[in-house]
Amino acid sequence: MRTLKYAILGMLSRRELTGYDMMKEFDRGLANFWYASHSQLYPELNRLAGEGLIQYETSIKGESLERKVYRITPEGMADLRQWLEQDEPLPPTPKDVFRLRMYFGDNISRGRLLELTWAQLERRRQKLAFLQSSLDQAEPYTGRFDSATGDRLVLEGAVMRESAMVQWLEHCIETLEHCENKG
Amino acid sequence: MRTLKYAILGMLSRRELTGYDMMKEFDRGLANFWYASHSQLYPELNRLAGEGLIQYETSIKGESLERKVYRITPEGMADLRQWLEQDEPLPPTPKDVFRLRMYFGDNISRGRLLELTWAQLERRRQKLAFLQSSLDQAEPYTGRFDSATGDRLVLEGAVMRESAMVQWLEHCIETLEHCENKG
DNA sequence: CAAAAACATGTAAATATAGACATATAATTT
DNA sequence: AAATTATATGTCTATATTTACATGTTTTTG
Repeated sequence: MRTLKYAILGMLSRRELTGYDMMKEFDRGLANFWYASHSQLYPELNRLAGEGLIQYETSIKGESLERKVYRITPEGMADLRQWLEQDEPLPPTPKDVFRLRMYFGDNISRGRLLELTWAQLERRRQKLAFLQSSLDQAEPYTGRFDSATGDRLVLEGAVMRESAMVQWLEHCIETLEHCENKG
Repeated sequence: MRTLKYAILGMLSRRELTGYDMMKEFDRGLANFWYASHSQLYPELNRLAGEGLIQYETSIKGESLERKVYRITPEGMADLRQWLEQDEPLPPTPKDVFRLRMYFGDNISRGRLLELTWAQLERRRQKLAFLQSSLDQAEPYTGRFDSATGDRLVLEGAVMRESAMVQWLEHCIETLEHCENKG
């Protein structure tokens, strides 16, 4: 389905970026819904340039460090808009390794499963705190419909998703603590 | 990381199954956290059998329809338990195509984005209703720690996850409806 | 000023996943 | 009785993704 293509076109619809910049975006703006490694990104950038959806100009930083600054072409914008307008059925349920462990958790001791769940909860709480503080520092809604609207909606969605995860883990601990030691 | 391996070992820790049975499990018990196509499953079953973690006996259904009934070996159980006990760092954030569309949504009209969000919300509400009714019909907790505990915890987690998604989509609609038509 | 971290871009190999191709029997429905 | 759906197991090809390999410059920190 080439979703990475649209993640790239989307980023470039906002501003010019190098591949390296895009990698940073995967850790920042896009971190709550997409990611790719640089070994996947660079070939895709070359492909999109070959398709005429993006263009680049090489710029020199310092003495000799070459970097390619990409921008989206009109064809790229048209392709992006066309894709954004598509209505699609629900995707498959996201895979979740911890839920897999919980589902088959009665194969290990209840005590060990509780330990694993507490450890997971601690990490999720930290992530939630980070997301919440990002949201607290984010621009409030202006009443305009622009890229900041998407920024904030996705961040709010990440907080809600992570809150649900924390609540579920708390519920798991509560439930497991009320079980007999082995069935 | 071979997670499919552990999904298979987990299923076989509960009962004997054919490959075809496992495919049905991907639509039922495991649907809320894992999935694989049969073209991925059958080679993995052969590999696990070759590794001695599972065994099968061929049984004939009707006149001549051959099926392989798999069961887990003691080595397989040991491997599964060892894996289940592992504590792991948080996985990368799950990818989400609809959030990608929302993030870059200001490239299309606010009206179209609202339509897409309503369509998504309708499907998510249906899925939530299905999950909720599954939970209503599921076995209640017995106080024992057994496979039904995992069944129920994962189902409750799915309801919580899907509720959060519905609430987020409702929030997106609310927010988008209060925006000016274009920024 | 030396070391470390950040900047910058690639390729190669292995694994994971999806979708198409391929075949055959058994049970159910019309 | 014929058609359809469910049972049952595989392979092949393409795509997606991860991890390792590979290299060099610039900036910041100690």
